[in-house]
Amino acid sequence: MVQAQTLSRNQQIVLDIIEKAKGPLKAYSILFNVQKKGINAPQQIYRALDKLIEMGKIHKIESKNAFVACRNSDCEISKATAFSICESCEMVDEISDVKLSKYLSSFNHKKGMKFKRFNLEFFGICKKCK
Amino acid sequence: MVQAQTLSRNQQIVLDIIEKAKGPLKAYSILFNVQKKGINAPQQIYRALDKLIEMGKIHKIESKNAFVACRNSDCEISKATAFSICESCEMVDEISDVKLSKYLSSFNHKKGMKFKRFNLEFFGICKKCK
DNA sequence: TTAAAAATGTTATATTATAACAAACGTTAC
DNA sequence: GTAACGTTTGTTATAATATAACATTTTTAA
Ligand SMILES: [Zn+2]
Ligand SMILES: [Zn+2]
Ligand SMILES: [Zn+2]
Ligand SMILES: [Zn+2]
Repeated sequence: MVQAQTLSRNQQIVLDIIEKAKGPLKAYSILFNVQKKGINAPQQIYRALDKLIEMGKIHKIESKNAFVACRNSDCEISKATAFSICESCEMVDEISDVKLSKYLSSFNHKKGMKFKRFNLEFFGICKKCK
Repeated sequence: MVQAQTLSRNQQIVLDIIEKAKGPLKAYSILFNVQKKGINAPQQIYRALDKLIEMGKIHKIESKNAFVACRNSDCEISKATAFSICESCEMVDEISDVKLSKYLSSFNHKKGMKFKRFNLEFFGICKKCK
């Protein structure tokens, strides 16, 4: 079941770290950062990550095995995600584009599959790195 | 440098297995399948996979850490990939839709990033599983 | 208040991927 | 031919990512 508002202690700790970060964070880097707070095992991180993803508070960047905070309040619980990723500095930016989102949400594959969710990752070189 | 036609021995072995498979294959499952052919180490698999991806012969399904053969002759060396993925049977189908591809290829994020590549993964339940 | 659900703590292990180095192979240039 | 170069291969070791399993505690709600 997906909670609406309340975060558990570990979930809040993990979310705080991800939200403060400037870029995507990896699970074990989160772990190292919270050992002072009494979290010692990967399981504790991965469980918090799973719940935070379910709640739409964070997203996983699949091509990087890393996690970012959701910046879109309207990002309906991770059903439709899009990111731009810089191949030079590793920066990740969540794309919030209504037209794009509508276009993809209404896209249905010919072979008869009705989609429930999508994830789109764009790659390039960001403005800073150019 | 990306080779045009010729595949090395290991590359051919790995490609054959992926092409014969009905669904996406994981690296270590490929490894177990080729040990009779004298390939013994993960490195040998991962090196072949890397080259095959560079050549556009296969694609990595990022959300599954698995690999599929490219079915589109026109899939310009993995610069623009889209897949439909069944969450029930794990089936993966490469989407070849010119309009979609054009739409996404011409999509540029507002913040000034010019994209070189994208990967899109749709999730749902396939016809068979419904 | 008690039963169920969710979250935690912990140890161990599975899975995915890369580092590092030496040897063999295949071109091409001379 | 053979030297020089880039690519592929073989191999051992290890790093990085993720889950299994089980006991306990906390929270929620009937
Ligand atoms: Zn979001
Ligand atoms: Zn950058
Ligand atoms: Zn393709
Ligand atoms: Zn299916």
